[in-house]
Amino acid sequence: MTTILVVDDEAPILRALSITLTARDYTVVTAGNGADGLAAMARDHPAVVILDLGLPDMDGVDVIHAIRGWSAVPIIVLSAREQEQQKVAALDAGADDYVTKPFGMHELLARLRAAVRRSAPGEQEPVLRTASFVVDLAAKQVTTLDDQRVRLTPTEWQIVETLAKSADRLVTAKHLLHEVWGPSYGTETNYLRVYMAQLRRKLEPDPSHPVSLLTEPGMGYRLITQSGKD
Amino acid sequence: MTTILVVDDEAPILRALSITLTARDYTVVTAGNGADGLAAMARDHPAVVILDLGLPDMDGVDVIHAIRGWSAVPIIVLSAREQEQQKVAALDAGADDYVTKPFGMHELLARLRAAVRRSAPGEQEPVLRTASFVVDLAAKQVTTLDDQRVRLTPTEWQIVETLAKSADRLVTAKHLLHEVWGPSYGTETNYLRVYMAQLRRKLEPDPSHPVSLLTEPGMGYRLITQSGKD
DNA sequence: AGGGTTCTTGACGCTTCCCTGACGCTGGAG
DNA sequence: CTCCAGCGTCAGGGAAGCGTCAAGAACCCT
Repeated sequence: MTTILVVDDEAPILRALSITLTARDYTVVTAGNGADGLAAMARDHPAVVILDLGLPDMDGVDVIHAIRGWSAVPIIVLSAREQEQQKVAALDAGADDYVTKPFGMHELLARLRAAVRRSAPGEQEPVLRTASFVVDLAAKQVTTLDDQRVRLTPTEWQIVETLAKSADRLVTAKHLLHEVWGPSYGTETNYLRVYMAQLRRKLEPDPSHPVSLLTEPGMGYRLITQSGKD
Repeated sequence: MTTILVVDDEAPILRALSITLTARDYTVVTAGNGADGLAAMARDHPAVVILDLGLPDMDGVDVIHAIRGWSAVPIIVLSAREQEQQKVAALDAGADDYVTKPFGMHELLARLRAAVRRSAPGEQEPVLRTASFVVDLAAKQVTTLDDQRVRLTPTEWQIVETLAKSADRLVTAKHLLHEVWGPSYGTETNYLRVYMAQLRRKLEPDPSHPVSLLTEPGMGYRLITQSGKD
């Protein structure tokens, strides 16, 4: 979950941002002055800071300096002041971006996304872990637990992909045949039996006692994932 | 020396920026349209790109996409258009900042310093290492492990580039043909067979047993990088 | 216009993959 | 107990995909 720290002394803005950002699935932490902001900064570790320059207790530029003393978190400055000098001072103090009030909410969100994107370069791919192998849907690749690549034929991969897209849920034989062989297939369950056997031989430690590619008699098949823990 | 690439079609702005930036001890490279900009991008390796959206030959957002295909260089967008939608599109395409014309020179310089500061610590070039060769996407060249430059034909390079942009991920034959030969191609897999063989002859120690340019039978090809393991 | 490079195209074995039928096993119903 | 439907397993034939070679066409630089 991405945490955003918003430091502003104007309650309406704080509320508006809080609602909008929460609706976008960010976790929002707020502070009404510079001291509280720095405290929140240390307590939670936000991915981005949105900072108003016009704080009651301390100068915004000093807040930036304080944060930059020990953190490289992206800082987006929010300010009513239009003076160029102000922008230059904030940016040179270590801010990453500067938005002038009144601002468009969509623009702020876009700049926020840009900041988050920069700070998190290592994009996590959607990978599924089972008890005996790992499915990487983006790379179209299956590996064993010790990172050995497993060679799958096109049909084998399509079956794994279809099962993985409905991980832990039952996939009927008819749906599987539709996805892999086309809409005109639906009763050729013998195809599935052959390919499931091949997949188990390639992926399961003990193919005759599968733990990840299960058969649901009379219904279909199910891919069992491992949610994080052993 | 910090190199800045400025892409703009208005000569006065180009000249003003060039003078100001040179006076600040930056090395300045200029381009008058999108195609020249991308060429300069590959030739010199600018630390920051300043990009005008209103280019004569191609849409600015497409230029951003093209750069982001292989480089994480900071991009500051310059535009006369004030519309919020435009800003959001550019930022979401991968731009780092957005400045509206007319702009204050001091503000632009400050935003430039912020961009350089950000990119300075993680100074990673877009270079991919495989078990048998090295691909430098910025320099558009391939070297063997003992720094021998390898001569590639234009088509050969485009194939390597396309595979490298999706390093370790499967690239389907159709996608490869679309990228290299154009959207009207998609079934001419024999082209690929010929060129993959040539590339393997040039790049693989044992062309008949490739370890970096792998074939995924029935699906496509995959370029294997040397990440952390073995 | 010439020589060299690059791209395209066709043909040929070889490998791999997909389909198919036969057989054994299991568990539940009659 | 017998029967049977559904599932797992095995192996072989046909078809499709892949690697390789070579030669003609198109292109580029002097």
